[in-house]
Amino acid sequence: MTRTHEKVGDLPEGGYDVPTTPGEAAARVEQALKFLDGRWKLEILFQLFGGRVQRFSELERAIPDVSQKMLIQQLRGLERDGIVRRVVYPEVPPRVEYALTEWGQALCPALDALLRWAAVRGALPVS
Amino acid sequence: MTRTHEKVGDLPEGGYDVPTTPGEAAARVEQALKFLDGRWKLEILFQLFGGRVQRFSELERAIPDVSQKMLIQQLRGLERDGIVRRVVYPEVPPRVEYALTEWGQALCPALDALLRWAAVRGALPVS
DNA sequence: CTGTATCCCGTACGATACTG
DNA sequence: CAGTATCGTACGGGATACAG
Repeated sequence: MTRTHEKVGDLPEGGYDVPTTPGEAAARVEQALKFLDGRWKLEILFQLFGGRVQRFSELERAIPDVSQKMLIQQLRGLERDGIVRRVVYPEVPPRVEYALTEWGQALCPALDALLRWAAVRGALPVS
Repeated sequence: MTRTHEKVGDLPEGGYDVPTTPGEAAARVEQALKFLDGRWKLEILFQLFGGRVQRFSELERAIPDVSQKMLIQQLRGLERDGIVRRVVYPEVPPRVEYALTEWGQALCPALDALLRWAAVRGALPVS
């Protein structure tokens, strides 16, 4: 594994069922964003992108200022939503590893689109 | 139908300056998402996508359950961030129109990417 | 029609202490 | 190492009333 995601962009190339009303479309995007909603979720995701697998303590060190409580809480949320996978090794001392699911990896192109959007701020006429 | 953004995708095709660290990338996406953060902003955006210009009262009617206070508040935020443009006509009775700026229109591909991501939920192996 | 001004409340988050 | 438990607070957002 640890397939980086050079080709993740090609998922259902044919298209997906298109929202019919503005309200419906908004609701779907809102639901998608709800998965990402949380002070530390994006930090976690970017730490895990590219197939990187990390232990709890590694994440804790990689993300300055996050508390144990918050790190766990956000990881639990991501796990419950099927974005992050948690693997426990029955050892002493305990060892737990976190990685993205395939769906989690599929987030990459979407976040990149947001990055691009943010990047053109100011490069466009005031309109 | 309502393929709102057939050709909006071509912005700075060459690429944008790429974040170097996970933390930096996360911070940029967080900032982008902060612009969209607000209970009614996505609803408003989808009402305005495709170049549709709408009056305050039209938006109020188009978005059920939104209060005047919240509608104004969210519109003010979008305006301050350069996503929405507000045009006042000095008439009696007052008339105000809202539309997306070019940058606001440029959001379309990014939101569409999120839509696609949400759409593949379940179509991917549990990993 | 297009807004302002208050009051109120739930909740996400931080700080801190404790545990198998 | 990898969590759990508890308390305190800031803030987004709903309800309502008022105004140019």
